[in-house]
Amino acid sequence: MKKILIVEDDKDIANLISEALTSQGFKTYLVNSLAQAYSFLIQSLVDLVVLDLILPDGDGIELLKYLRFSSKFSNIPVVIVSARGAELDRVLGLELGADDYVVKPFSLRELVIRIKKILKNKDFPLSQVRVGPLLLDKEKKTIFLEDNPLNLTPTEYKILEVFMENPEKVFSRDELSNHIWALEREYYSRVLDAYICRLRDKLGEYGELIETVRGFGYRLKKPA
Amino acid sequence: MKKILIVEDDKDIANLISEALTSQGFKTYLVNSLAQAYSFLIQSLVDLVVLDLILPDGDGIELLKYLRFSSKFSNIPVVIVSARGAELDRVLGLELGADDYVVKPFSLRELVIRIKKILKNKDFPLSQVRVGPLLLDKEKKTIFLEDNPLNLTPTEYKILEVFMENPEKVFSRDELSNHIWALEREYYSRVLDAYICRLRDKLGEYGELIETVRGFGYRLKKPA
DNA sequence: CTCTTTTGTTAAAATTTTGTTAAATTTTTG
DNA sequence: CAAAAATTTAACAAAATTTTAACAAAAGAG
Repeated sequence: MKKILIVEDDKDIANLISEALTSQGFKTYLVNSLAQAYSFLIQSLVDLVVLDLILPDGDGIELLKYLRFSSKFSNIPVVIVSARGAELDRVLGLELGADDYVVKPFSLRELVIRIKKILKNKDFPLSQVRVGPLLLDKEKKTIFLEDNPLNLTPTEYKILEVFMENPEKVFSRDELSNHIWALEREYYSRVLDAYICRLRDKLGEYGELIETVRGFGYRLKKPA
Repeated sequence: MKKILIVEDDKDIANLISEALTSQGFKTYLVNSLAQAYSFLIQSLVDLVVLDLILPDGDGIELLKYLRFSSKFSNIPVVIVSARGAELDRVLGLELGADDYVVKPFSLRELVIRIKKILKNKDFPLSQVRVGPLLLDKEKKTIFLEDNPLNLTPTEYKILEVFMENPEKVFSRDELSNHIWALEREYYSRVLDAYICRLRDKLGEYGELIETVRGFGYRLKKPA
């Protein structure tokens, strides 16, 4: 069940939103200030945040910024719900990475539709992804290279999976590590480099599909 | 390059949208009726449709339905742009599978952001900056010169990035150094000059885009 | 024009980053 | 529990980048 955090200081509005979402099968959590939002997020991962901009202890935009610049939370979708409908606000919110911006008064039904749409895009359960000669089959937990299954260890598989879901994107070692191990290492480790080396090996003549971007990290090239 | 079909009978609005999108690197096609839209879509696949609802030969919703129920076109994103802002219309549009619904009058900037956001879900690089013949793609950590990727070292990349984010601005060597190395050097170094030299080299005929402001520092010219 | 200062240019030294591999350690499996 | 597999470490090699430093060229002042 998808978890949604509602950050809204107006009790009535918060309850309305909450009911609308609950009736659609979401689990909701209500907080009414920035401070509460921060502490809630730290201890519990949610799937989406509904964010009011005008809060008793500050501007909701701050929370949006915080989420976007955090490596851990940067991909939690945020829907802004605000009485501030000025173009400047909308543009600012969207540019900072809000996934949608709904101006009050809005219809609950519309809000729910928009939220569903966003979450649907998120976990597009497309079970097969193709990148050049590689084919990722999530059902089978197998990656094929020109129709031959690669013999990968679990971690090797995860790394290549992340790459294939984001072809062309450059991952820093940290970013990649966070995806693979879900925890930050406090010390400097070269495990990842070792894996990249072995992956290239297993990709044989296609080894150079994994490109090192010196000073930044690695990426999976998508052949033209 | 992403192709966008604009279905809009008001010439002025159509042109405005078209310009805004073109300036951001999209290729646009304009049609002013449902009939034209159908025939265009059949012969040419586009990446997204901007759809006005009120058209001379019918309701844009019909086109949306057609696209959604067609197996071939069902995953082309549709953004509705309409003067009909009533909740009923919005909900109907979104429920039929429109990816966004923008009510007139709207800001072009907002429309462009929303469109980019939708296409990004389909793996479109959102973070792009264009200055003259240069294109900075942060996602790919690559700078293109007339569509050819430049082969830059990390520091060269950073310098050009700072320039591209502040075209025309004159940077003193100190200021630039602080941006690049984040620390002040206590002794006088000419590293930066060496980098500028190599950057100009790599920019080839466009080398003089990086201009020396004698006695002050450097800047990146933005051609008219 | 001549001198002085600033900037351009370049090769080589110094440093940093990445590749590679084997062995040590940990985890999983039978 | 033992064997196998997988992960991690650590060390050295290779490659690329950064920095220095020296000289050349250009610009400005008088």
